[in-house]
Amino acid sequence: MPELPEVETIRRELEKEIVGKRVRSVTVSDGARVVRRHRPASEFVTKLEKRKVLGVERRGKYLLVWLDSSLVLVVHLGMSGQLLWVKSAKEPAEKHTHVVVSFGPGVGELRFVDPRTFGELFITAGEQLEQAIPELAHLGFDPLDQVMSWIRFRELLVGHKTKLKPLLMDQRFIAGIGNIYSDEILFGAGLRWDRTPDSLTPQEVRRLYRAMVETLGDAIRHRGSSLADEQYRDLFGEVGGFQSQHNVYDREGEPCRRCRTAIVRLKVAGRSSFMCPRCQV
DNA sequence: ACGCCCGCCTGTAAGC
DNA sequence: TGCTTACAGGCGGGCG
Repeated sequence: MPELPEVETIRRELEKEIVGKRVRSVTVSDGARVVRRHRPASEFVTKLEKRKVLGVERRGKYLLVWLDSSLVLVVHLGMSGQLLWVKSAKEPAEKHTHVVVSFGPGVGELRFVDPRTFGELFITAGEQLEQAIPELAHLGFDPLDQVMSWIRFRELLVGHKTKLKPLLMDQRFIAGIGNIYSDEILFGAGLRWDRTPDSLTPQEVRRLYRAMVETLGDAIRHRGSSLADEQYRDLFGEVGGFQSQHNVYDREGEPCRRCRTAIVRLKVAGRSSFMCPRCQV
């Protein structure tokens, strides 16, 4: 489900709600697959209870909730994970609510809901975050936090033989881009998914970099994309608005907004991809 | 190094 | 009205 724009939307909302607040109680339900790095699962509860929230950071698609005692709560939403904030514990729980972090009566609680359980939460020591968590250590640059010149971007591209779409989705190269936004970025840049970095002219590299920054920025301004199943919800359960701005994703057969040619759907590495056969060369 | 396939899960929609 | 299949915003591992 969530890529950088969705995770950043949640981060901004979460920051306003929980920074400065102290965790009162934590409950983890049933099989506890979403806290699989903690065995027993009660270890997760013990570490999180009584902690004060100091800040909320995003790295790629990961959320880092900084806590006192030099601890960090790491959240990854996977395909179907949601973080929901409710004011009262009396609010009926959604199906597949796996973790509830309560900040006390009258304050509110944070709920982690995830039907497919690909998402996860875990707590680790803040000091050796990189050593302990290779996934975070190996993340590539963040396209929004680490602004760079297109010349520098071109230097990073050099030597990669991977085609553009899988490269954009490679979290070790760039952090935060997934299946939706790679397609939207490539349309914005006017580039086919199977172009290689070495084949790009300087102008094309510049277009790719600009399309990446602008597409992700626009998506955040629209609070992310919710597809037909409306599985992506923000912290307050609201759907995003960027899906109506999509140029290609989930628009098979519809006319290209630029040239009216029908948008084509194809399979790339088992995933659906969308492109305009005329605008993308 | 790279590309492709699978498995991990549940829910929904389309196809027969 | 079934039942079966395909597919869904991610990621890691294994294989050729």
